[in-house]
Amino acid sequence: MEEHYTIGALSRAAGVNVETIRYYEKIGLLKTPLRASNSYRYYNHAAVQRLQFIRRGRELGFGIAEIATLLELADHPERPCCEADQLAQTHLRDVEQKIKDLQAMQLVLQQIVTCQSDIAADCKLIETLGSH
Amino acid sequence: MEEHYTIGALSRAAGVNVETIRYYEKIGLLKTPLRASNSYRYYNHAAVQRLQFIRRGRELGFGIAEIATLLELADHPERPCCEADQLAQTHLRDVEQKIKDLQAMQLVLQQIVTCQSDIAADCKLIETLGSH
DNA sequence: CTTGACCCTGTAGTAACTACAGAGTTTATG
DNA sequence: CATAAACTCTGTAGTTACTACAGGGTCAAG
Repeated sequence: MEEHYTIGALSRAAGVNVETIRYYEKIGLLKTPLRASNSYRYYNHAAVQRLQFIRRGRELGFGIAEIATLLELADHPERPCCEADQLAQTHLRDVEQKIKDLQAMQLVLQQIVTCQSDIAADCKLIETLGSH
Repeated sequence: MEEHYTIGALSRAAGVNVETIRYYEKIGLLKTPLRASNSYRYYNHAAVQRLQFIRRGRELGFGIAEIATLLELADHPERPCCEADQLAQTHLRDVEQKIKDLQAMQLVLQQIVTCQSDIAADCKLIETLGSH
């Protein structure tokens, strides 16, 4: 059970690339790992889980600061989770707003893309952007 | 009709902030304007239109490089606009992909947000991120 | 013993701005 | 007319979350 990982093994296990792991360490999202005599980083299974937690958070669109808060909470299961709820709700609203913004773009772009003209003079896209 | 604008007036007229205008000039998206004797930039109405074109492009989610291409085309109405069509189509696909990604996040977040527990130990968000 | 696959640190680049600092200029007000 | 607010200038650094080297050291296989 006493598995340990080099940074490359951790990378594969958690699905996060090596440079990113070092970056997370630098910004304090991952605590500094043990070092072997050759100064290589060595990680344990807990690090894999922590990194997977981070990756899943990122996949849901949470920012680094938000994930740091969530990790803190995960480390202290006795604390109230209203902060996590708050984060999730705010983030959901952000996501929904982004979807709306993108759908508005989509609508305009769909109208433009039907353009069949040959020259820029009557290209719908150019016309749309240049209209007063 | 011979209106001229300081950078602040241009900013208000086009809805793009002053720092951004100077930034666009630096990266070559706007050509260097005339200068008054006090070294203040002075713009004409064409600059307003050009900047509005850029703003609309950005609002549709186009990148700076893409907008540079579109401006080139707008300046040469005799050229074929297949490049603009191509840009619009590619960009539309990107937007649609982003919408899909965000909708996937939305779905997961909506399930999480229904969480009614009091402590982090059984918070759905933390649980979701930490599940093996 | 050498080749290739790792690992290290540190710096710079990405996108598209935004935010100063520190200075000069112009305009409005008393 | 003085002065203060509002504007302009240049130049640099910060933002987000990484990614991409450069220039080295280390380790395992053949």
